[in-house]
Amino acid sequence: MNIFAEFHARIAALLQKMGAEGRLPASLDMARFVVEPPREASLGDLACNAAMVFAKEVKASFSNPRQLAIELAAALSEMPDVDQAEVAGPGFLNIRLKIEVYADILRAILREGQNYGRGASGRFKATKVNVEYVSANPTGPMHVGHGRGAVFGDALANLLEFAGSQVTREYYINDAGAQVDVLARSAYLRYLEALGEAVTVPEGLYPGDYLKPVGAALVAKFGESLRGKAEGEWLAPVRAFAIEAMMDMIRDDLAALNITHEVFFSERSLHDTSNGPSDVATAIEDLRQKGLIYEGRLPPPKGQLPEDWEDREQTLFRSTRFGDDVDRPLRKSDGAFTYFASDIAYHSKKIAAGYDVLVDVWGADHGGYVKRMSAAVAALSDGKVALDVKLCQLVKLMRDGEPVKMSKRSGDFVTLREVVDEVGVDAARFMMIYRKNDAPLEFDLAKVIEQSKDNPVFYVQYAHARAHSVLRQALAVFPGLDVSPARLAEADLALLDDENEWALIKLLAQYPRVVESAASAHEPHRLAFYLHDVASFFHSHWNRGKDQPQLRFVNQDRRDLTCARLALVTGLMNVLASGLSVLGVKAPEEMR
RNA sequence: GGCCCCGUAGCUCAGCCGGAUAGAGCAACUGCCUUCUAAGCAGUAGGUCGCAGGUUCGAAUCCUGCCGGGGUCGCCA
Repeated sequence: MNIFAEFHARIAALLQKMGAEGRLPASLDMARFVVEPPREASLGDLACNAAMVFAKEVKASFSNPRQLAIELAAALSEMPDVDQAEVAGPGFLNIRLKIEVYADILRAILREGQNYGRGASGRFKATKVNVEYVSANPTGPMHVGHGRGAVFGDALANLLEFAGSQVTREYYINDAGAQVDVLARSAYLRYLEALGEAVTVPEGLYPGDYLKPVGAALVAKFGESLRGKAEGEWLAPVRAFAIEAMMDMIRDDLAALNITHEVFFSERSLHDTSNGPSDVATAIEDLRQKGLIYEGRLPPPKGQLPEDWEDREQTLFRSTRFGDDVDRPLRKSDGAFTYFASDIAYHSKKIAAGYDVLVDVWGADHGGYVKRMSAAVAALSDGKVALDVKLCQLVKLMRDGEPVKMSKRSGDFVTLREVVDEVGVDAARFMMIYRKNDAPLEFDLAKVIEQSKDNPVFYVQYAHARAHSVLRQALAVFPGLDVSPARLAEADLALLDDENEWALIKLLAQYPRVVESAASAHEPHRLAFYLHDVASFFHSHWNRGKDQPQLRFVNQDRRDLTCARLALVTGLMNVLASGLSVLGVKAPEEMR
């Protein structure tokens, strides 16, 4: 039950009725106006800007927006659940609901449990959506930056699913470029090492110790059979083996963050020609049919010219037709396809799979790539499929306010796994979502495990634990009390007599709207901030009980009032647990 | 130099496809609590929303141009 969406629909119906009566234009775009919580709670429960938004369209029938607002207010005032509807300022419509509406909402929360807030509501349109995230190169362990994209993508996928979309979580394995050959050579070196040879890792190969077990595993599988062979003979098998080993490691690291992808898509498979033309060739042919491929020259890049720049004619995709800055090459000078060509084929496969929306989560260093990819998706899908690229900024790893040194030299850097092992999944996940994706993130290893109100992870989890603690306490005072949600929903909520109790319920009533807006904006951090707000309000109300014992949730002299308050606490617990689960963070029953 | 992201209180950041007097936490200042409902509480102060224009009933939000920070700039992924 989304009260904001509900009233948006009612007001839209009123406007349509006026349209049918010829007093307004018949085709107003109802998506243009909003029903939202007013800035000041004292103004009411709902605020609507419809009259002002349609100021131009209503000029013929109304002398000013206020007049339309007044008429809407009059109609709304007639509705049984509306206490008061009035017009403020230039035409704001402020609506105050009868208190029973919120009692109903609380009962709905208790009844629906973890389904409260689930499903498409309001503006969010449920679609078939593909979220591609992580896609770290299979050449080594993931670092903290990968972790941010991983957590962001996973939380977004959860959020979209919760909001009603059909979601596929996907990982694109870059297993086709030169870097996996480097991986293979590096692993081969460790293979020789495992056979007893003394090796030093030359410049240009991956030096990390993590390849030593791979070397040993190669010995276990191939024995000495690869020793002394030409590279052409061992490269492919070693490469395949090493990539598989790296992917196993990456999957383990992701599992430690509670992240599981449904699809792992191999870039290499796009180049497979065993069943006719490769997917890359097919995708480019598709674009050629659309007249978007040509042979031509590009102007040299501005600024610092690459050393090996040569002016040559090449195969280009006309991405400028879709808003890109220059047309983009599809073949390297050696004739092989560029990475971009693979990516075109990859997205073409996703489009063919019938997704309405594609989300790519990338590191901020790939920002320059967004326009060409959007152009490609627009071209391939004839503008029917939307691509939203979410760029995640860097993570600055700190400890007690001091930056943690991360030298990439000698492969000695802080891995994602080390961080997760140190602070735990919950802290890692919550902190990485508790920031907009395109803002840099400071991640302080000491602060995220601190048990204080300054630590948002703890603060929100503790609110949930505290709610459970209240229930435990109630059971101690009233042994055998039935505190199941179903039973509490029957409590006499009219006994709730403190305005903050109702304010808390109103905050819980916003949950579906928060889900809707966070999902449609692809911004899971909004949910994290909302949960922090809810926790904050709850803690603050709980603390009032210190000075004013009559406000405490458990009142041993008044079983009926206690039950009403437990209904509130349980509803709150429900929303916190639901939101945390969407973010992939545990909702503990106690903090010990 | 082109393109992308960022610029909001001393610090770290929110501000929901334009909406009402721009918010929170930390730090600062002032009280309270010292034991109950376990990890303090309440309050005060603090902003030219980088700058300058523009769009309109109305701009932190949209547009243009600057300034500052970061990223990126045929064949790497």
